[in-house]
Amino acid sequence: MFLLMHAAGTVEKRLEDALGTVGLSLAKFGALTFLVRAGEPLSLSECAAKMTCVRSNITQLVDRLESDGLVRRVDHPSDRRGVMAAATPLGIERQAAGAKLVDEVKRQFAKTLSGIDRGELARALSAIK
Amino acid sequence: MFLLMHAAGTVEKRLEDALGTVGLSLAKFGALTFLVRAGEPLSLSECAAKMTCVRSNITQLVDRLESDGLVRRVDHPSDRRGVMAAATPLGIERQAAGAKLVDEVKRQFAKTLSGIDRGELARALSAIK
DNA sequence: GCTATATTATTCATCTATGAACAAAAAAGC
DNA sequence: GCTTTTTTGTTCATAGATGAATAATATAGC
Repeated sequence: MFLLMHAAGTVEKRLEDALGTVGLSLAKFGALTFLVRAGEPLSLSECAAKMTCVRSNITQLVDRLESDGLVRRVDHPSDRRGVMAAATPLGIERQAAGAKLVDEVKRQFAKTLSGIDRGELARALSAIK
Repeated sequence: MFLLMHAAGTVEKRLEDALGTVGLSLAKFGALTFLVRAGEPLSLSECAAKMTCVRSNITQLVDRLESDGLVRRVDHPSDRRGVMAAATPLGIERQAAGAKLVDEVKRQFAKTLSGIDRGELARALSAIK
């Protein structure tokens, strides 16, 4: 159990380190990826729902992304309470750079697991809900 | 890879939830466990080293544990810079309660993994360093 | 239509973690 | 012995996450 947590921590650290080289964190990259994939502004509530986190977290994350110039807030067209977030061109670019780095980490990870039944591992991990 | 991180997150959440019922967090339980096992005051630097975290983290963690009455700070006998932390009787008690809950989560975890080659899983996870 | 309820984003307090800067004290070097 | 370096714990700023409280606005109920 602690082995599992430790392994996950290691992978997380590798991702953070890789993303750090382009000025991103895992949290920022995750949010940015959602926005880029959406291709259109998403309401902050939608973001929170999709990223399974609390709304106040998104508020702050978008604050940071906005001050990095990677995301901008847009008024919701019909709901005056609503605020939407959209990736800026720089945000799209940065996300792509991040995605490359993440892929590289994935490859490393796959290499580390050579000689291991990946399907079996996936089944084990999937069982943990 | 993300499956691994998600599984770890799930387990962590279960531990946090369980420990929460006795007013502990994983971080607090971890530190408390080190101190209880040591059986004697440990310097804050030692704590940081053993828990592989930064010293300022320990300072704050011990602050919180101290205000919970689970730990107390003791002057280092020979080094006037040094501060040591020791578990209080309440701390020892609380750690034991936490340990029981953690064991229960471990059992649940083992049950979840029934029908899975635990050795193989351990080998896979150990490979990730 | 107007009231009651729900939803939205924000702020605030808290926890966990990190790293930089700092003061005090110990250890090394000479 | 006295300077230089290192170590020790703390503080501060920052990042990320949570949950409670709040104000503004929508929506439901009647």
